[in-house]
Amino acid sequence: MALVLEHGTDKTTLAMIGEKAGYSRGLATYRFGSKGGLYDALCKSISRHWLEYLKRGVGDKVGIEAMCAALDTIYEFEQESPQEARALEILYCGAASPSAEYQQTAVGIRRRQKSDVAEWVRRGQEAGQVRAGVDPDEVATQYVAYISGMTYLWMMSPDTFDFSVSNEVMKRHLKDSLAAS
Amino acid sequence: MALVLEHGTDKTTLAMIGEKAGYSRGLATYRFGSKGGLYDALCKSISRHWLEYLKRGVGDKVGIEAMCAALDTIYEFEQESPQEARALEILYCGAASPSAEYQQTAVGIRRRQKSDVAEWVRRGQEAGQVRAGVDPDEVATQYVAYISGMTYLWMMSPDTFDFSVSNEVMKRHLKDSLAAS
DNA sequence: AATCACTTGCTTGTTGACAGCAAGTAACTC
DNA sequence: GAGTTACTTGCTGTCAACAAGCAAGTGATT
Repeated sequence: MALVLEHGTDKTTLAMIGEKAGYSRGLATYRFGSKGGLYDALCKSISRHWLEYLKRGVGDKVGIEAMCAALDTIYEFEQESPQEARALEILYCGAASPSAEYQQTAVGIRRRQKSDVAEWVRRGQEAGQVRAGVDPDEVATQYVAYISGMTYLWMMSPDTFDFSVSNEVMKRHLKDSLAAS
Repeated sequence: MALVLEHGTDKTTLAMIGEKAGYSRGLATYRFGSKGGLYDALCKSISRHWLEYLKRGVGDKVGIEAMCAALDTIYEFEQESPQEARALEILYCGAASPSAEYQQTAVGIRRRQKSDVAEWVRRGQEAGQVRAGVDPDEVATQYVAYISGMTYLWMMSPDTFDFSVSNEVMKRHLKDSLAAS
């Protein structure tokens, strides 16, 4: 992860990884089969940690509350584990390449995020907290798109992008557009 | 562009590029200095074309109308020039890597997008079309984040992502949240 | 009109770095 | 003591980058 943060996925070599870990140049290849395999494993590992984090942050909230809590949790994760957050973002971006071996992993994670959000909205509707008229899948798509874009922009230029302000705006927005009257 | 679409930036070789163009393996390096230099040039070239397209689509509209027209134009561009749209997206993602030589190019384009949108909002406010209370920069940030995320998701899984539906939802959203009462 | 100095546009030879594979080795396990 | 596990080392093909070339101009000079 440290090497990916410093050099990016392409300029990091398997030899550097093995030696940084205190082993030989061949270890990484031996363990993960290929460079892509290693990044796939790293992507899954960080995602797992992130999902635990998210679970704890959202708890058993539903609807708007869950969506707002998730935004707060993203911010916290980024504050407390900036290296993981940033590395995960770099990996997601790398997954855009047609040759990326962990493309399906990244796609799967996004798909799961989307279905989780849709479920929050549905539960929110059942609880009478979210307007009955909205389409959970549409909301989920917009929400996930916003999060993807926001984390991407933050990674590209952390200094010109205020995560917390952006999140507050979004939370206000969610309440305005989704709350049952 | 064709090679990037097929193999991604990393698995495309400079030799393949030169030979596909009907020249020698050394031409691409000779012309662009390095692989990164070539991708920088490609990124700028496609961006230029996209900006012409956008200019024509938005015309002299301002405020909400300009923002909705831009969404429509993105969709049109993607329909009419899917190769360019997709290649640009791959390049933007590649720019996330700390080692990418065209990182600044990509950051600059996003920054410009954001300031353009903020300007649309300000003009919309002057024209009394957009509520005076909203902060143009906040709106622009949310809007650009949404677009970045949406194009990313579309690229990752074009089949499970309905661009046009998503755009209609967003346009409705923009009107609801920004229109002067 | 012939020569010479220099540029442009492209090719080819070469080097060092890298991913991935295969054959090893050494310690540990049953 | 036979096999397994965990790791290393040697090797090969591929690649980016560089440097040296070369052929076809261009333009000034005599």
